[in-house]
Amino acid sequence: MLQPSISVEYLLKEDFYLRPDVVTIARDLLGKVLFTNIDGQFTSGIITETEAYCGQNDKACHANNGKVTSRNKAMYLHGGHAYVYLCYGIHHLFNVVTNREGVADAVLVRSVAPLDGVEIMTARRGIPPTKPSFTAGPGTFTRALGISLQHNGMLLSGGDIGILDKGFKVSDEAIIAATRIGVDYAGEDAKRLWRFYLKDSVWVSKKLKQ
DNA sequence: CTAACGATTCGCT
DNA sequence: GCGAATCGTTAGT
Repeated sequence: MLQPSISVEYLLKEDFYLRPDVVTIARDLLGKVLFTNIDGQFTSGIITETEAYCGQNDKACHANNGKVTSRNKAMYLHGGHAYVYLCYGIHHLFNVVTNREGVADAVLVRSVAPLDGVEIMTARRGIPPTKPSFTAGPGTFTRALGISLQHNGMLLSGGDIGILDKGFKVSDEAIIAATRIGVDYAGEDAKRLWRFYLKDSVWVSKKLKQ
């Protein structure tokens, strides 16, 4: 079985992740391609929804106020690593770590549009790939891509998991900025417009009324 | 050691 | 709209 070749040219480079503004990186990740290659099974999706989490001064962030625990320590790695954790005992949530080592900024990927390996993803999900919930939502697309705790702390370097720039262009007009989901406990920080999604995509977990 | 929680999803009403 | 599922992590005793 042939699998799509992973061109190193397409892999996002370290300087993409090391930029200091995690909110900008969250926007820039829209349209990029997240893939996994697990036991020879290659699957990928176009990123359609993200949220920025700012290590310091963000009550919604696991690393708020410099907190370090065994769960969140991957957030302190330098940009370009993965931070994966278990939510509600069921769902594996995937983040892209950004900024320099020691600064716990990260972007939660919330949705992707299916791209490669739809048959494999269908087997993992157990629902038809036509339903938005196939890969819309932070716990569902990770299941489709086979992302789990084993990816926590991994470098997004292209072996088992990585992010590609395949040239999908995203204009500013195509992006909606909104409040983050499920962080009501964060007080004022819950009001920040740090969620971004593609306005015209069906692969988004929750949209604002137009 | 123990209790309570959670950056959610799914099925049922 | 509501509530169960489900378990690693966290904070407190």
